[in-house]
Amino acid sequence: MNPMSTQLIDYYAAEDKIHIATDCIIFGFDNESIKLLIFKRRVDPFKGQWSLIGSFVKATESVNDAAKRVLTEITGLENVFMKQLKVYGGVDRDPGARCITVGQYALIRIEEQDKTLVEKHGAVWHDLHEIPDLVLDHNTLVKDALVQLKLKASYQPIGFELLPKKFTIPNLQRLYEAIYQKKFDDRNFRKKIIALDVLTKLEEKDKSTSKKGAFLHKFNKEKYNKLVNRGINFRL
Amino acid sequence: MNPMSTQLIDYYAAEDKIHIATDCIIFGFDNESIKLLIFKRRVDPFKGQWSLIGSFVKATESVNDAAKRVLTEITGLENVFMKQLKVYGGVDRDPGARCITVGQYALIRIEEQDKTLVEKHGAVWHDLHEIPDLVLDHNTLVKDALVQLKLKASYQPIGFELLPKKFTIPNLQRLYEAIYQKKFDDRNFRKKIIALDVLTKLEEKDKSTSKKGAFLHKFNKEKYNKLVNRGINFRL
DNA sequence: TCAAAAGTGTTACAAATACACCCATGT
DNA sequence: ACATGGGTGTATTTGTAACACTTTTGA
Repeated sequence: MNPMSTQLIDYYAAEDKIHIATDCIIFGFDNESIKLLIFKRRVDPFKGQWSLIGSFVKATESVNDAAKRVLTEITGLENVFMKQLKVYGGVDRDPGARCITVGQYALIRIEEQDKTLVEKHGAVWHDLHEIPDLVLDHNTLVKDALVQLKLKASYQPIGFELLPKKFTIPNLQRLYEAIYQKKFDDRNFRKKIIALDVLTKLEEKDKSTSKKGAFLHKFNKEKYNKLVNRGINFRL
Repeated sequence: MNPMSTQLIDYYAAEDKIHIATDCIIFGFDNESIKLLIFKRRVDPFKGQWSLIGSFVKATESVNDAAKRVLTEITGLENVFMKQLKVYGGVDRDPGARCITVGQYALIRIEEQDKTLVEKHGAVWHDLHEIPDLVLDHNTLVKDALVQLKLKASYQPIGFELLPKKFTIPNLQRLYEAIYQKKFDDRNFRKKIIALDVLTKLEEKDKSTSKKGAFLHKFNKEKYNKLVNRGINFRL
């Protein structure tokens, strides 16, 4: 492939060029706790150590496409919610070479079918609150992403990305509790969520976690998207 | 200067390198309205057209340092509040060459002494709500930065960066009104701001905008910083 | 004396919090 | 029959929103 397919000349030829990578902070939820996807780095330096999943950005692809590429490769998922976190642009952050990275965080639901693919790539879902030492500044990226996730959850509905299509209100509550690391009052949580008016209650019950069973719900995508734009005020 | 002062070899030599720039969305406040600093681009392509102020990131400097360098050069200010907005990483965003840019927005108060320096560089403070066409995707950066600024103002106190050391409560109100493009009720605004408990009322009055004069206030930096960390809930 | 901005309080309404018991059902 | 998680209502407090008049003083 022609590495400069769309440009014939480089007006900026006198300027420096730098390696640019993107690293994905992939959060997953398995209806119990929030997990982070990490894997063993495959290139030197630090080959074999725990790392976020990332890749260099090619001259012919956008930064977003690079992240999508990585994400699809490892998880098999497409159209994943992903958002830029921050650029880590320090001169000495990578002893391998000057390399700037764009941190991007993704939210996905952990489901059985994906697990096998993840494992095939040597990746593991690791409990968010006991992450091992990662290469470079990756622990910082994770910390920053978690702050961002909490912030996001406070002004936008979250959950569409992390929960299965059908879920119970206790499921949703456990998700928020996992994000904030804090227990919420059942009655107030339920009241607030229902007041948002984005859930459709189904007839069906999920009996996997109790004998009585809990009613399943689904998101009303239209109302949900409106709420994403309008913003919420979720301070529990 | 040795362009690889801290690294002897490039482990990633097989990977692409890309031009990387940073563009600053510099918001200023002159106690009346929010302004944006733009200038006439000095390099081809699009030489002479309106543009944000930016620069290429050198192999030997961090992305943040690059932005600071530009900002100091044009405004003469150091230690300016600056925050990353987003990376614009599309393949074809710049016809000059493949170039990724990091948008960073800055908040500064517009004061007389800086004005001359700004003019010397051919830069102008332009009213935020009638920005001309800018080069590349710079209008998008401005739009995104404004969204970010509004969001930030809603969960963190803002104003330390944009207001002079001594300011009146109506000054502060005009700042928020300029950001949100919306009038607030005097009494409620004052009540809410005072309830935040970050202002120290001075004896002095500012009579520049009224015959009666308005009491000057200053921020209590400690309490202000605590509030930045704790977060506020400013939805007027 | 009057125009123009600064400053001040109260009431009504909405939202957040705290809190305790009954329900359904599989074992 | 009992243990387990699901589900419900109310009172209190807190915060937000709406609203009109008096004060000061330079021109």
